[in-house]
Amino acid sequence: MSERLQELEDRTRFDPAEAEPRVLARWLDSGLFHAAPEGTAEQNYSIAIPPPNITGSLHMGHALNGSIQDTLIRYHRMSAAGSGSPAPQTKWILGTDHAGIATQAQVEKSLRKQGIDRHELGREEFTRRVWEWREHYGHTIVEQFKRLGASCDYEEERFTLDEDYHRAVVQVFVELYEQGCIYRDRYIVNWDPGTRSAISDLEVEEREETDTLYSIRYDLEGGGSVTIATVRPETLLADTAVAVNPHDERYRDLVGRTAVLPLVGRHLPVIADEYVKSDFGTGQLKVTPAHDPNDFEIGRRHELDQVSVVGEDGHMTAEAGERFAGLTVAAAQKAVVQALREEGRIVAEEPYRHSVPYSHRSGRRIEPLISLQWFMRMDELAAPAIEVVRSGAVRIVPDNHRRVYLEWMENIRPWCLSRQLWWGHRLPVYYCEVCGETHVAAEAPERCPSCGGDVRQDEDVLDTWFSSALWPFATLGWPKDTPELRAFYPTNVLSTARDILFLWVARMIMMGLRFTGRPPFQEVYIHSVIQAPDGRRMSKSLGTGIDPVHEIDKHGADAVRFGLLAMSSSQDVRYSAEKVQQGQALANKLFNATRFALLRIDDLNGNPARPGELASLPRTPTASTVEDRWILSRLRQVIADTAARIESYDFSHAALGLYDFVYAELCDWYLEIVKPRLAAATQTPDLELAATLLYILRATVALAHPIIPFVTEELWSYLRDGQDPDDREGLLAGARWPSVEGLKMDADAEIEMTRLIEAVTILRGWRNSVGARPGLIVAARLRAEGYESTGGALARLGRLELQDGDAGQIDGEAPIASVAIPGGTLEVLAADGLDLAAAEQRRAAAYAKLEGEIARVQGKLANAGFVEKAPADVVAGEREKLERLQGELEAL
RNA sequence: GGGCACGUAGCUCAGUGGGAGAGCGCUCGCUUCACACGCGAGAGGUCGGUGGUUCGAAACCACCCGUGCCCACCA
Repeated sequence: MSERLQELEDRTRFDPAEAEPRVLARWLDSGLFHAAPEGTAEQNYSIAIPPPNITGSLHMGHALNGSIQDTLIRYHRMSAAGSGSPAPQTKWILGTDHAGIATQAQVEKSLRKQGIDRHELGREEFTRRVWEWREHYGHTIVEQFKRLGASCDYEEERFTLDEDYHRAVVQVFVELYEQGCIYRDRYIVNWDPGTRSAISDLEVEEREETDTLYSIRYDLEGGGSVTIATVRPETLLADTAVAVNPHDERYRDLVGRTAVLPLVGRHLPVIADEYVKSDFGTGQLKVTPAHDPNDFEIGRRHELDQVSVVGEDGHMTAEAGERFAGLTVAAAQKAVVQALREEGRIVAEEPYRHSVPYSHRSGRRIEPLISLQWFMRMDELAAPAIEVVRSGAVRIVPDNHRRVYLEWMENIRPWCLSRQLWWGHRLPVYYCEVCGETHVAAEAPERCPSCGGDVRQDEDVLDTWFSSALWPFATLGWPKDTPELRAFYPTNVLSTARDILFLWVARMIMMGLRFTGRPPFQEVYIHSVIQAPDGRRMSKSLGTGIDPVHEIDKHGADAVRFGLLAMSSSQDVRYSAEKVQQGQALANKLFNATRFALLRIDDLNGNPARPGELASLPRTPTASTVEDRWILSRLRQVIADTAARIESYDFSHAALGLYDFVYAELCDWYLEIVKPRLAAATQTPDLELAATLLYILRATVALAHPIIPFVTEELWSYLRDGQDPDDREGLLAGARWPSVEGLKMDADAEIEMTRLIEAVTILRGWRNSVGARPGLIVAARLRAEGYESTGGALARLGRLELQDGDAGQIDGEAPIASVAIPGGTLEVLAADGLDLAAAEQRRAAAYAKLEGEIARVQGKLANAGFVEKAPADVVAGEREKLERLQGELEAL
C-alpha cells in the first residue's frame, strides 16, 4: 500500500477545516482561475461578478450568488477543458465597488470615533484617508470569496475608482452630455439630511406610518375661507398658492381670489389645477412648490414662487421666519401646530395612515426640496434596452421578472446623477469663475476656453450606480479595444438578486447598448433572497443575520455551497441549516465511499506497492454484471441531469439530484452489492471491477465538483491517473466534465435492479416486523421470476440462505411464512424465534391495501369515460397495473 | 391603487393532469469488516377553503381566506 493510501485509511471523515485551506492554496498557485484573453466572447464563457462594496463583508446573499456563479464557472471551465485546441477560456471577472455613500459614511464614522470631522481634514485629505481605509479593509470580502471556493480571476481585480475605470466613466459622462442626455437643473429632489446629499428615486424606501392629518382654515381676502388638509403643517410656511380642481363646481368662484397664509400673512393666489382631486378632503389643496414633488409640478405650470423653508441640514431656514428658523423639522411641526391652535385655525385633527419616504442610505426621513443637480434623461437610452428584453436577446430568468423590468423601463424617469459627497467620481464639469460658463470635458481645462478666466471643478460626485452601469465592459479595458474586451464581452450571464434589477441591471443594459452596441449579457438570472429561518429579513440590525463565514468554519465551504444551492428556488426562501447539514453529510459520504473503494481497489489490484498500476487499468469499463450495467446507466442519467439543471439555473435540483445519486444509488445499493466481489477479489485480482469502480468514482467526483469543489478536489488527488492530457495542473478544477459517451442507457438492467431493490426493501420490512436480528440468517426459497442475475444480491442484502427445492416443501417441511415480492413470493422456511403473529398482521395490512388499490383500478377501468377518453397508453398502463396487483394479491 | 408570488408531513421545501415525496425532527432495531456527520425499518398528510373544467385535479380556471414582495405623486 502506498504511503498516501495508508494515510487515507486513517481519515475516517472529511475534515473541511484541515483540507480546504490546502486545496485552496493549490488552486491559487495553479493559475487555473486566470483566463487568457484569447479568442472571442462567442467561444468563451464569462461572468462579471456583481462587485461587492469595499465596506462589506460576506453575507448570505453574496454566499448564495457566489455559489451560483462558481458552479456555473466551474461547470463551464470543465466543459471547455478538452473541447478544442486551444480550449475556450472561462473567466469570472472580479472586482469591488467604491460604493460612494456607504464607504464615505463608514470612514466618517471611524474618523468621528477619533474625534475628527471630515470638514476639518478637507476634501483631499479625507479622500486620501478613504483610500487608506480601502487598502486596509477593502479586501475582506475578496478573501471571503476565496474561502467559499469562488474561482474568480484573482489575478485581475478591478475597482470602480481605478484610473482606467475613471477614464471610462468620464468619457461616458462627456458623451452623454454632448448628446444632450445629461443636463443641470434646479429641480425638486429626494434630499437625505442624513448624508446631506440628493439621492435617486430608487434609493428611497416608503414606509407606512400613522400621522396626524390637520385640517387648517386659511382666510380669504374679502371674506370667506378655504380649508386645506396636511400631514406636514410646518411646510405651510412655504405655501405659495391654494389650488382647486377646475371642474369643481363648488369652488368655481374661488379661482382668482386670494388667500392669506396663516402665521405668515403671505398672499396666496387660488388657482385651478387638474391635479387636485375634488373628492379628497375638502377638495382644496395647499401648494408648496419647494417641498412637495407634486406641488413643484403645479408650481411650474402656474409659475408660482418657490419658498424654501427646510434647509439641507434638516432644519428650518431663515425664510421660515424668526419664530421657526433653526428648529428641526419635527420641532417646527409642533411649534406651527401650537401657533395655529392659538389662532384657532385648526378645524380638525385625525389619525392618518400613509406612506412616508425614508433614505435607504441613512435611514433619515427624506425632505423633498429644490436643489441644483445634474440629471440624465433616460427615455432615449431605455428604448433599445426595452427592445432587447422584449425580443429575447436578453433573457430574464425566471421570466416573471421580465414584465416588471419592461414596465419600469417604459415609465422611466430622469435620473439624478449628482451626489454631494467627496468619495466617488467627481463630475468632469468645470465652471468659469469669470464668465460663469460651464465646460464639460474629459481633461480639465486650465483656463476658461471662452474668456481665459480661472475655472473650478464641480464639487459633486456621481451616483455610484453610474459607474457600476459600465461594469461589464469598463472592467475589460473599454473604451480601448482590448483583447480582454474581445474575448469576454458580452458576458454570458449576470446573476444577481432582485433588489438591484432597476438600480443596476437595467442601467447596465442601457449603457452597454449605448456604448458597445451590444447588451452586456445574454441572460439575467435573478436568484432567491435568503430569509432568516423565521421568515424575517436577514439583517444585522434585527439580529437575524447568519454569517456565512461562520457557517463555513463550522461545516465547510462545500456544505454551505450545497446547502445554499439546495435551498434556492425561483422565489425567496428561508435559511435552512438542515440543507447545509445535508451538504456536509454528502461531502463526508463521498469522501468515505471513495476512500473505501480506493483501499479495496488497492487490494483488487493484486499489488500493494505500485501506484502506477491504477493508470494501466482499462479506461472504459466493460460492465458484465447487472449492477455494473445499472450503475453506469444511472451515472449517465445523473451526468445528463446535472448538466441540464446547471445550464437551466435549476441549482436546487442539481444539488439534490447529486445527493440522491451518491447516497441512494451509489452507496446504498451499488457499493453494498459489490462488497462480496470486493472481498473475493482480495484472493484473485479483479481488474474489471477495479476499472469500473474507478471510472464511476472519477465521473461522480468530477460531476459533483462544480457544487462541492473542495472535497472533490481532495479526492481527485487520489483518483487522478496522470495520463489524461486534459488534466491541467493535476487538478480537478482544470479537468473535464464527465462525458456520457460510452455510457449506455440500460433499460433491462434498470428493470432488474428496480425489482431487486423493491424486493430487498420488502424483505427488510418483513424481517423488522418479525423481529429478525441482522445476525439471523433466514432460510428461504425463491418462488419468483426475474431474479436470475440478482438472486445473490437478494440473499446477501436480505440476509437469506436461499435453498433450492420443490414448491411446498423442503426436507419435508412446509414454509412457515411467505413474503410477496415483485414477480412472486419468497417462502420462508424454518426459523426460530420469529414473531410470526406480527408478520401476519403486516401481511393482512398489505393485503387490505392491495385490495383497496385493486378496487380503485378496477373502478377506473369499469368507467366507460376513462376507457374511451383517456390516452391508450394510460389505459394499458392501468390494465397492466391491475394484473400485477392481482398477481401480488395472489402471492399473499 | 396596480402588479407578482406563495399556502403540500411537526419544521424547511420538492412535485404542476393519471399510484402523495425529500431533508431534518420523531419511534423502533443495528458497534453488518467505507462512513454513528453511519446503516436498516417505521409512524406522520381531508395537498388553505368553496365552486367549476375534465373520464380523472395537489396540479388547470374562478372566487374567498391567509402570508410575503415589488411598483405607484391623492394632500
